[in-house]
Amino acid sequence: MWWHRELARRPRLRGNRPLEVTCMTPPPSPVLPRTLAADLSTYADRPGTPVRIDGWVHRRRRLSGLAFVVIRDRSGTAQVVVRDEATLAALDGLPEETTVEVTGTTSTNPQAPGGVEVVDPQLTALTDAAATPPIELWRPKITAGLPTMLDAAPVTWRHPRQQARWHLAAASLHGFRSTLDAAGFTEVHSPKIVESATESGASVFEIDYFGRPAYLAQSPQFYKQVLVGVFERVYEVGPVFTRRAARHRAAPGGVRLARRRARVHRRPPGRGRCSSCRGGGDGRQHPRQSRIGRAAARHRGAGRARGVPVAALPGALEIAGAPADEPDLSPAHERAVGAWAREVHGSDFVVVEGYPTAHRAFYSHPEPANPDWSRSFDLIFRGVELVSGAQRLHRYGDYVQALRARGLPLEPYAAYIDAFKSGIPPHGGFAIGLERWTGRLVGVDNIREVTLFPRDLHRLAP
RNA sequence: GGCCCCGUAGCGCAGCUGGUUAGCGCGUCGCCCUGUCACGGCGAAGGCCGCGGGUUCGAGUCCCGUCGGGGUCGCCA
Repeated sequence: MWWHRELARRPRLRGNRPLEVTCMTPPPSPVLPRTLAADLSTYADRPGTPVRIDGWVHRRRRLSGLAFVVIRDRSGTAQVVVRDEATLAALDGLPEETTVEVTGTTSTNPQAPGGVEVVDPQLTALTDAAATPPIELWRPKITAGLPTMLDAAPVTWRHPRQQARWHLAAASLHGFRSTLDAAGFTEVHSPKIVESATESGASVFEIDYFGRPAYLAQSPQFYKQVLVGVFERVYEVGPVFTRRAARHRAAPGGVRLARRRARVHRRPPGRGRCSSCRGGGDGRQHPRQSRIGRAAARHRGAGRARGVPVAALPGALEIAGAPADEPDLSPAHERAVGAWAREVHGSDFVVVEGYPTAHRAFYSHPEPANPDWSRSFDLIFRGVELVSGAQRLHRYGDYVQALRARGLPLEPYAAYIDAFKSGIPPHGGFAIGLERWTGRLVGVDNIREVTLFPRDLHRLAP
């Protein structure tokens, strides 16, 4: 039934195709124009109109002399009422999830969901009778466990709730793109196979590239930095490949939205009022030592933030009840800071900024007045780190110095840092994990529930 | 990498200090029900109790190993 139409197949390049835009759509019907299930209610004033609905048999409910067949398409569900003997018998050959074309007549009925249903239908199977799926899709909620859901992913995603989750992801992608496009950003795409793993050097996917070692890209960051030197403002939406050593936290792949822009030399925008400077308890000089922890009670009530509260790291640690010399927030501490933002500021988001330079990657830009601290931030959403970002070094000399300070050799990074000899403007940016965002937004227990086809240590299919 | 929990029918689970034929709900199949919408009623089929070893007269149950799943802490950007 579905046919595959490739658009923009133009570039006939030798070697691999850098980008391909494809789409899938059902063929046009020779008979009646198709009505989407969700649009059936618009026939409330036109009973008796012939209509055609295409979709899946969502659920059959057989009574003695009639049957209700719920048809599901991309828009929702519609009720079809079968009374005729022969069609009733034919329903036995149309189990749930079989694709069918239904032609019938609209009928208004207060007992029908949405007030309009299809009567006197003809049902034509467009595929063979579907096998019984392991997931009971007609239930309001999926009752299967995670492994079952993932094994049956092609069917699991048909569940209306699952579909809604991905629609949310797709809408987020759209919002990200349209916002940045409007701000003068250019969308780019970077190679996913790279020569060396400069980002962390640690957990990467090594692959065989025509007989020599190569790696799956952990991050498009280098290419974005270079392209800031071309477009000033760039962003990319694409997969990243990170390999976590931890047994159960492994989540290679996943979509990240990342942007980078020129001329970021201030701290990230935010409310900022909460990160007022003051001497902290750990004796270190932080450029904006926060008093949030101690003053949390006093901020209560006054802190109905319209924006997002911003906490400097020492203040955030204090809020979380963590030791003042921790270089980062642990997951438990992130939860505590998230709860604080919710309670005190009524915000699901909170920015934590100013991490110790020594504990961020070498390319992080230090505060010029206080190089022990970096111009970096995390955005915490409902207690989990959602966004990580920083201003990055943009001068060649700074890179050399940063690598030397860490005792790292220059040679492996040559290809990376050489680009900064050619006038890359000051810049910074951030990245956000799509699934982490939607997962947290809809409140799933496991991020894989919002990942279309997740990969983990043991899962390579479907 | 440490610690904790779980693998029993297509799906979700129960099965007590070891005991005779391994149960329940949903689904599936059959019969019945003229307005269901998580429809309802009656009946049936469906199991190498993840895998390997051990203890025992006897193991779904106890022990060891292994594979797989989940959680948590650590490591790591």
